[in-house]
Amino acid sequence: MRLSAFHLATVKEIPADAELVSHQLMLRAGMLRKLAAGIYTWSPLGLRVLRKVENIVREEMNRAGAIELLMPSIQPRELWEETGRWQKFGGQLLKIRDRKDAEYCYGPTHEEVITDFARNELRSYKQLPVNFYQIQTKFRDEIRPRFGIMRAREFLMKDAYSFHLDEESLAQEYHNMADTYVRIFTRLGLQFRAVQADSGAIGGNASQEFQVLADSGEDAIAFSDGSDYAANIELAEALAPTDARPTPAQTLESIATPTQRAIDEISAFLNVAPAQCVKTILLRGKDGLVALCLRGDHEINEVKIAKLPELGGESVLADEADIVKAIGVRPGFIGPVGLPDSIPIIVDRNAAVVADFVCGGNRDGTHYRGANWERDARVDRVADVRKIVAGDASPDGHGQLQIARGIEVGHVFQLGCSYSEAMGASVLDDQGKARVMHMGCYGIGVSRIVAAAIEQNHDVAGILWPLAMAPWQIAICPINAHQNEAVRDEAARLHDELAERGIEVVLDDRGLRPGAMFADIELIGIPHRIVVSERGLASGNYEYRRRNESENRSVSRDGIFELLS
RNA sequence: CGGGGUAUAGCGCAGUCUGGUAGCGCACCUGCUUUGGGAGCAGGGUGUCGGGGGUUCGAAUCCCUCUACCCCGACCA
Repeated sequence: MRLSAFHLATVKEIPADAELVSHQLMLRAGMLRKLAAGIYTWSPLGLRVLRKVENIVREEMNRAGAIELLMPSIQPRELWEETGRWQKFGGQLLKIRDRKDAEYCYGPTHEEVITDFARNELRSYKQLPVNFYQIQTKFRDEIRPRFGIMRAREFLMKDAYSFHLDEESLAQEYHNMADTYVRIFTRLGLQFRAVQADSGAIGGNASQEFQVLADSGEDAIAFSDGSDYAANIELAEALAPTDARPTPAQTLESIATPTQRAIDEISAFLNVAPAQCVKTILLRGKDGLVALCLRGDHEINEVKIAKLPELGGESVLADEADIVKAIGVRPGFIGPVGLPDSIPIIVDRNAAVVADFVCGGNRDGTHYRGANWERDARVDRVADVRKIVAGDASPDGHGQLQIARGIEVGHVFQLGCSYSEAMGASVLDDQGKARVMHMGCYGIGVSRIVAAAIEQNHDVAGILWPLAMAPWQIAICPINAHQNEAVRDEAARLHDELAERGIEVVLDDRGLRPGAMFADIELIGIPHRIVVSERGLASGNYEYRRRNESENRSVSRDGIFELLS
């Protein structure tokens, strides 16, 4: 490719409304152009990268035995009524009407369409298992699209759906897909983790997210430094401490704390570590108030408390008026000692093994010191209700948990029978009996991967593409070609020779001055660069530089091919 | 949906308070010079000042209204 015949449109200034580095660099490199909120045009340069990702995903899906098809992006309302999702999916579902006033949606996902396809196509257990996939544009009307293509409304997704006679077969394909995802993200040159995920409202059994590690990621993940355990931070279990609770050594003592309410204020005022304090939080459950007691240095985990029977799925912080009405104390002075019996007290596993702790005095302006469970305060239930923190023991018993941020780029999921049952997708088994198929679904955010890769690989000059994603492998930069025929000819000759060998090479024949040319090539992240100059021709070698290096090397012609192979 | 903000040339912005000829930098076009890390000089404006309404002799500027976009939050198979 000659750059003079390509549409390269780089920008020097950082666009005002781009916050993330990946978004800024994609705009500066001219890979993306925004058309509307969360809706983008992929420029020729951007598309080259997107296709790289797409092709690797396709190759590995094919290798794994999945079969590609293509479903429509516009889907009729009737199909979504069958699963109840026309209503349930919520505002993310973009609904449209045709000229006859018939209703459709722009597909945010394709469970309905593929299940319809499967119930019409699949008749016999002999056709199972089967895994269909497509790489196609999705639309989800996000409440707040942001970060460019990272969280766009329209995006490119690989979605696969597998069909099985039984759970064992589904589990097998699920693992096959998880292995395939590991191969895909490894080939793409990304640092990632497979993470246990919430199976969500839809039910189903197993679910794993694939997260690209990046500080700017929107998800927090916990992973072990001693094993391959990793989980969404909301899901990571805080193990029960192995140590028994010490026997009480202090007597219960009420202390005036006129203005000290928050744990750090109390801890500083009484010179007691936050871990030696117990904080009490009142929540409004379905049958009234519920008290949660945590160690002062721990935080509530919303996902975990939503599963407590006492709360019945509701977990709203009680407001101050309710609290004052129920126990006559303002938040900041609540404690487990002497709470009315009508309020269940749920104690976090870690808080439950603290003795002689400081807690609220259940009277405005007072706290207790030397409080102890059982002796002074009731324990109705011990449960895991806190967010894990770095340094906690890994739930699998190996190593300690660390916390990192990640960008979700893939998700594998055992759906079970919810869709096939709702839509009547069954096959005949070897007894001639109809059996509802088991389903799995497996998604990859193809366009998001491009942004995630930049988030993970960039420097001050621009993008540092992993080799597998680079728009070209090597750039040839002639210096002063317009007034030196030998340089011009040699650059063209080298370009043609590399191209003939199937190497993705780009010749910058735009006639720019060297500084501008180098800046562009670095911004768009070409991994290898060859400079062809009068100086170099005289020495018989090329000047070569790898994108992430700052010094030139002198390389012979044969040396180039070795570097690229 | 709640809170905050922005909208002026392709991009980044000033001008708005205090109404009076539409500006700056980059990009772009022409010419000359220049060519190893984003060149210099000279010339060129490509604009519905987001839309609509109002006040005024006169509105980018003041008032009303609508829209779009951005940020924070709630939401998220």
